[in-house]
Amino acid sequence: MGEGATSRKRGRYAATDAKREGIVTAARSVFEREGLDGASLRAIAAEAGYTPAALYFHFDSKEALYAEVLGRSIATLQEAVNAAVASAGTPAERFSAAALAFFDFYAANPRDLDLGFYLFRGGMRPHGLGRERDRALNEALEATLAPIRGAALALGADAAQADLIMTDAFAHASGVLLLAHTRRIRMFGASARTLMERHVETELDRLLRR
Amino acid sequence: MGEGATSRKRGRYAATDAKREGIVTAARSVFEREGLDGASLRAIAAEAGYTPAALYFHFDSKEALYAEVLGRSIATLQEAVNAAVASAGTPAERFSAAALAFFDFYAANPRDLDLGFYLFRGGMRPHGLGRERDRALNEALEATLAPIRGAALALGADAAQADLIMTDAFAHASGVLLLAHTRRIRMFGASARTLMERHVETELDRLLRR
DNA sequence: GACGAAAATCTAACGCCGTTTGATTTTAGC
DNA sequence: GCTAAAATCAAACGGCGTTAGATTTTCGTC
Repeated sequence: MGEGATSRKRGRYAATDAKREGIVTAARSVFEREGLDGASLRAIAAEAGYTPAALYFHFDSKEALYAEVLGRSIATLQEAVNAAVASAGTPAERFSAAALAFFDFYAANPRDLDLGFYLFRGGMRPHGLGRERDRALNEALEATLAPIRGAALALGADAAQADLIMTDAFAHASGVLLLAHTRRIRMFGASARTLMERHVETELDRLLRR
Repeated sequence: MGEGATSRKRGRYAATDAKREGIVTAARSVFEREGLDGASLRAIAAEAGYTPAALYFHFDSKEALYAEVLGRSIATLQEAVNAAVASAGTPAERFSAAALAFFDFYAANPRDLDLGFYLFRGGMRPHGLGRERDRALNEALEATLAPIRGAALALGADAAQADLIMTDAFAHASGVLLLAHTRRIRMFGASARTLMERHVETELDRLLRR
């Protein structure tokens, strides 16, 4: 009962501290430098100037810390998407801008892609991240994709179609990014962005042709 | 230099044994029962009636053992795809059958999907699975997808277009499966297979309209 | 300004993991 | 039946996420 907003465990009413932020930043650094595998709790603690155990005062688990980093990542992504949409004119341009900005962000930041795949996948068992944190990440993601749906609506799609189009763009970008990131896609002789552009154009064609 | 075909490490010229097969089967069982996380080397060894160390006589690493399991998985997938294609008539039907069989296999066997994502992703560092094993898996995958390309060619696509279409189907299926498997896709209110069917129909439309 | 409780951190360990070393058993050719 | 190779085992190593309990730091109150 009563799921708290942030961390409290031993500390009875620890607020969102500057120290928390320091740890998240350290985690982000180690993660960017060493990748997911190298970003052990011990390495993160060392980077932040702590002992591993100290981190558990501020976070419930390694997953929870990662979730915090992923939250920041999605926020940055959302800014990038919104910026791209803001500088686009027509609904068709907004659609294309949003979808490609989403794609380009992860193409340019493979570490964020790793983290997203890892955490959205379920990460480490069994501690998981609670339902509330899970939902928060889902909502952040949906907010990020919202401009795609919005552009589809502006192009005449109904609500269900717009949902479908948004979901499909998300799925397609995920698949292409996954393949490209895995370096499996070179095998078939097409660039990742070409595939994404093709998807966007196809959806636009369909929408513009009524 | 000289990369051998199968395992030899301490055993100087160990051939492909029935014991190897037993271990692979045990790994497959544990993996199906417990999932990727539960399939520790110790658990697999216990299932096979061995001590953990004994497995290293037959396989270079846990990765190598997993690669063997994945190889079997891809072979089964390929059979499913080929069977679906064989019972299809027109090129358009073959295209649809191949792509949907690929999708359906992983939708029905999420453990195989886990394994594929895990291993094709890079799995555990740093031992990796050598280049030759990597290439073998890539080729098996390409052979599995070949009917999709074949149908596209039969529908009038040139080689480059057929490659692109095959790659895109692969990427799209991967993304949709990933999302569905992650249970992220319900959020947007569309079924996974609907998305896959939509992709297939779109590609067919494009091909049939010249 | 000292005291005492709460917050924050540390030391040490637990149980798991993949893997390696070196001894030991099994197997099979002679 | 001997012996060398193949196959397996027992034990340990270093790393992981995590936890328990002792210890230090912080800070409001007297």
